[in-house]
Amino acid sequence: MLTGLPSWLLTQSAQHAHRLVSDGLGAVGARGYHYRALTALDQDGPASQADLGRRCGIHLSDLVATINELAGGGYVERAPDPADRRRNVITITAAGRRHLRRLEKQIGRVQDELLAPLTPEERSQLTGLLRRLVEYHG
Amino acid sequence: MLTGLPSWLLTQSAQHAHRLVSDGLGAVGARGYHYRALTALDQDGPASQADLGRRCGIHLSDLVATINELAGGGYVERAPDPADRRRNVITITAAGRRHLRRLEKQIGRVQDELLAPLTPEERSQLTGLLRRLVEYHG
DNA sequence: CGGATCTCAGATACACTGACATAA
DNA sequence: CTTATGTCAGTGTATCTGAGATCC
Repeated sequence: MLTGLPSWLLTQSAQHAHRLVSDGLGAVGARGYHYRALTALDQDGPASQADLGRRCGIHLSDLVATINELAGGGYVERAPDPADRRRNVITITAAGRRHLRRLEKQIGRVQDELLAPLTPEERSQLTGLLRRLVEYHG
Repeated sequence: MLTGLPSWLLTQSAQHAHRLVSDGLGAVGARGYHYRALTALDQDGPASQADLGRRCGIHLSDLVATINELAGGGYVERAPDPADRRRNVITITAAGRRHLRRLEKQIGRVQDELLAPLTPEERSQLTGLLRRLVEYHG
């Protein structure tokens, strides 16, 4: 049965999750990459693009456009690294932090909507199992 | 923390699942749409394209190419429906069933690889929780 | 030189949208 | 006239590949 396959169930629920996240972030003019990059910058401080990409799992090539968009909104600053002229140092701005707070609110709402049918214990069960999967692979 | 979000964990593990499935099916020259369509045809019998699309969750427009590819390999037959001349009746062939067996073997291996870090009880826990999510949404 | 960094162009897979002709 | 069907063309997104230029 197709609908019993773990891989099918995973990709189906991930599709719903992705749609909810996309809609939630889209309502404030953002997308997943913005949230990921801003979160990484907020938590671990300024970084080169290559470093930032490693932190949040965004490809170097995709980070270029992401940083362009975030810099266009004034949410991050891209400055050349004086110590290594190959690098740009990306720093989150005050406006970027305010923006990130908005995104976090949206994301929080989305998690609730996503896990609506599950009890609190089931939710932590699920995240625990998924965490083990993610840690095992990659 | 980004890596604790259910939506992040879901999309991450789904990405691993998708990669494993893609590689497994790609090794025998197939892709996800092929497996889904063949499975639906094998289990529920011949169908029009619209009907088949509803069964396996593939859009009508994408089914056209999928059926073209499967018919090109001799795995399905596309014949006009005498009872309704708008329709094509899609039927899986003997070669299609043999092909499907190969795909199922690949998919089975993939499930094991995907769920490798989990015990049998944890695996059914996970599928149960995911099934509830999928049923709730959509 | 090898290796890292940034940028751009393109490819892929999946999902979706809109338009059209045909036929029920 | 309305609805369903199959086809085609195209959009959008997340991911990844490859090439090139620059610099360590």
